[in-house]
Amino acid sequence: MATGTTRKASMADTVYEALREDIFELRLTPGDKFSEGDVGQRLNASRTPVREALYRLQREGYVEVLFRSGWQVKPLSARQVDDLYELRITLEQAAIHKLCSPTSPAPSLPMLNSQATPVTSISPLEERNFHCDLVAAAGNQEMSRVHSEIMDRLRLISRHHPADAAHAGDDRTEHAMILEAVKAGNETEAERRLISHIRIGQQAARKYTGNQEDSTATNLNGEQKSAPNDA
Amino acid sequence: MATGTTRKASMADTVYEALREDIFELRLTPGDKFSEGDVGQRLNASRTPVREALYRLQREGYVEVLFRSGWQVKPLSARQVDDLYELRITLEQAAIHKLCSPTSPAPSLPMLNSQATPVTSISPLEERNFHCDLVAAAGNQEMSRVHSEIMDRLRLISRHHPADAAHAGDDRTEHAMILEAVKAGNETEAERRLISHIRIGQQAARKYTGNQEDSTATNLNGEQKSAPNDA
DNA sequence: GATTTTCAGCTTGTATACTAGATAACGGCA
DNA sequence: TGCCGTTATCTAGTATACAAGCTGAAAATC
Repeated sequence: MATGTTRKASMADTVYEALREDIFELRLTPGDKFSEGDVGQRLNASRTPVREALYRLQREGYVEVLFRSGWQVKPLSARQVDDLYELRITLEQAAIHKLCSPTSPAPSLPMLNSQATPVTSISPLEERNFHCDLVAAAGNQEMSRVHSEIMDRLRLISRHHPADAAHAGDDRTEHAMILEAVKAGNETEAERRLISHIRIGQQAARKYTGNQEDSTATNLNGEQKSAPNDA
Repeated sequence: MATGTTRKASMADTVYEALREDIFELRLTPGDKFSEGDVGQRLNASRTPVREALYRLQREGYVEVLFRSGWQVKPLSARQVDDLYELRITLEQAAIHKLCSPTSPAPSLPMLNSQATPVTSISPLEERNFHCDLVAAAGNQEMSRVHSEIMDRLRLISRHHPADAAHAGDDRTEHAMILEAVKAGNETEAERRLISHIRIGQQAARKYTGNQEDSTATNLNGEQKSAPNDA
């Protein structure tokens, strides 16, 4: 029966996916403003599903609504990025801790062996999946859910600048080394390798977000919007 | 002005608060079903703000929508509760780690000294605030946000059964001891005390959730619910 | 020319009408 | 009596209409 789920992609889902992709593909960049009517007209949908999609994105932190003044893509402050990276490290560290714990019932490490791929450039998606799989393997669904959201948020950041090609080639190797330590049950070493691996990405992200440290986030359009960064 | 124009609680906000309180005050219990029309009629609101409120609650995990068959308060499985507790411990542990870290710029530990209160029964809200403040003091807003959501989820659990009065009186003492260790920079001891403190609540929660182990709705996203009885 | 006022055109927030689909009750048939 | 098909009703999903409010530019006044 294909497990039911007769979800024939509602209009709201379609709009959500489209907007999300617009944001991730940088067709909508932080600071861009738009109205519900615009989106509806562009995607041939009425305002109702558009609003639902926008509220979903709002809850996920991607857009914000300006009271009766339209919507805009929410910029990430450098502080937020650092906070997200720290939270991500915390979660992945906890995952490794679980995986290395002897009480753990030897959970499924399915993708661990499939890392013998050639050393070519790694895709952002593969990078994301590795870390998500790592956390998922630890078996805590709530942790996995939160972690996935964070990874998406951070992936968007790295989309805003070309990945540091100089280092990209080493990602698979680092992944493999992390897994090796995990499988060996060497928690300390695994954590060290993991943090080192993540910090590289964080440093790269910092280079591009460090200048919008002040509350008035400068967007690409050069527009100035009063950033009411409520502390 | 002051932080984004105090917009006077939109209808959607009102409905959201009302429904949330209904859930927290157990006027709506897991499994209860209702329709958008019901809520709108009861709260004198049209379906539009009701829907927005329901989608917010859905995203936070409190309710779920059955395709064209109404809404229902989402039950928490024992597995979820355990996962949430584990995630909570992870976050609070990380907070303590930050607070005890020497590189930390001696963050604000504002409420730490106000713990010289008499040893009476602690309220669930005070219990919640202590842990939220602890995480907030660590200075990571994203961590704080996630932690707060988890605390709300878990607080709902403890609302479903009377708190173990036998132990309630010790909470403040335990809090004080945790803070003492944190202030002394004794991370190991602080963590030990913290985990011990939290585990007590977890054990209490387990007694009441252990029987709904059945793995319905273990979907990651929680959006799609595959009907187990598709006949 | 500078400043203030007004107003038209946007925006989101809300209400309501309509549609498609799922559920359950009911009645006919074997 | 038990089963199956039909239908009636209720549901969320969607479209659209209306209301309230913000913005900015044009216009009028000083």
